[in-house]
Amino acid sequence: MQLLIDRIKSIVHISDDEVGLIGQLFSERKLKKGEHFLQEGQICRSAALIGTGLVRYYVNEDGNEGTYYFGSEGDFVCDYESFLPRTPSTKNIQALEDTLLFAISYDNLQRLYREVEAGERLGRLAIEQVFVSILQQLSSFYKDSPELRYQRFLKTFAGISQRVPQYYIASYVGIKPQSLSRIRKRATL
Amino acid sequence: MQLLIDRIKSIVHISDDEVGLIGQLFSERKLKKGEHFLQEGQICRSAALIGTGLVRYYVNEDGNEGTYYFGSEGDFVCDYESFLPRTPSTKNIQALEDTLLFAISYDNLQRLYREVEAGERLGRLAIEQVFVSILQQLSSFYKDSPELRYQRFLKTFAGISQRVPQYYIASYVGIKPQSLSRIRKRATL
DNA sequence: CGAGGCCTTGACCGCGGTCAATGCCCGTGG
DNA sequence: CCACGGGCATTGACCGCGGTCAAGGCCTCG
Repeated sequence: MQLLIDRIKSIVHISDDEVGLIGQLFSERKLKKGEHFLQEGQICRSAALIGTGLVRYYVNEDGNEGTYYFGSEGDFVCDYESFLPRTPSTKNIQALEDTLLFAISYDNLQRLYREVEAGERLGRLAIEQVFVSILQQLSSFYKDSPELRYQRFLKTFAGISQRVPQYYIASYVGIKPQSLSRIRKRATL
Repeated sequence: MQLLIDRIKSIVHISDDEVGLIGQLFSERKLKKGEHFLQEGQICRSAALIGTGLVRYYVNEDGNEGTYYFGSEGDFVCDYESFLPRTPSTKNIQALEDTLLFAISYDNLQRLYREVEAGERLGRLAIEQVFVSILQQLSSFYKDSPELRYQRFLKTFAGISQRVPQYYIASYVGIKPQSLSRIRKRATL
């Protein structure tokens, strides 16, 4: 839980009282490797911070998975598209390792916005960070070849690229595992 | 300017005093067709709301343009990636028609966050809206063929698809004008 | 030792890219 | 009023990369 507090303090200032309140609003949640934080069709009912572990976000279209984001220690986890309007999600969030989360429900988050002085500001700054990284990934689809997107993945997720199997990396890059294999081969020549 | 106030009021509640303040913090700005709101290498120094007109966001990689977003009446315009950390942009924002903007500088926006009661909340809700639409577009690259992305464009931008030349639509879809032409032909058979 | 999951490799196919030519619309100037 | 030119959409021919299907190798784990 200290990790959560530290992470929040790295974004905005909060008082000791507010630290206590935040401790009450969040609860711990554990996911085993392979377990889902959110599955297509469900409503995303909480946002969370990753304490330890690793998750991936993906979409599924008739069996074809597209992994569009990885989150690890210190990252926020939420499908805003479902969480905000409380509508069924079109996305999936899955733990790739045993993962410890600090989760907050929608209602408790609204309390945080109201009762913590810098609450709204925290919410704004947190989403701004994620927004920028998603936008970079979107623009990479317009600017970069699959090979460049693979290299970009290695840079962007340098710390976790060893913890992710190739076929998830391939789906992140937007190609099939066979093609990623060929690209890697070409690159080493 | 009334359009700006109405748009803000559709998101959060503001007092009459605050309406006056907001009127001072924003300034009008006009762009001629083809003119740029922001060009690669510049720092994005203001955020804006579109009163009338149409803009496109695009990235440029050795001559190849990728149009990743269109904004029209009532949409906010800003490259957060450059605006927030005040670093040179990698993106371009260009008017496709004569366009009227209500613009606010970085410093004035910070004043708005501080001095308008629901300022932070406004900022959060505004970016949340854009975030969700960008995320839908990103996931479309994973789920959909070029043909489906074209049809998705027609739905998402139904009101403006007639105002945008085909080669910008093609660059939005992520293909060349020739390919879009072939796709359109196939679809009518 | 056998089974299953994952990565790799090969052969073939199809879509989108590229290059080039044509047609169309429209604004401009002789 | 018409001739010209530039910008844009279209079409055709050809190419190459990534998809698909299938097989083989290499782990780990029971």
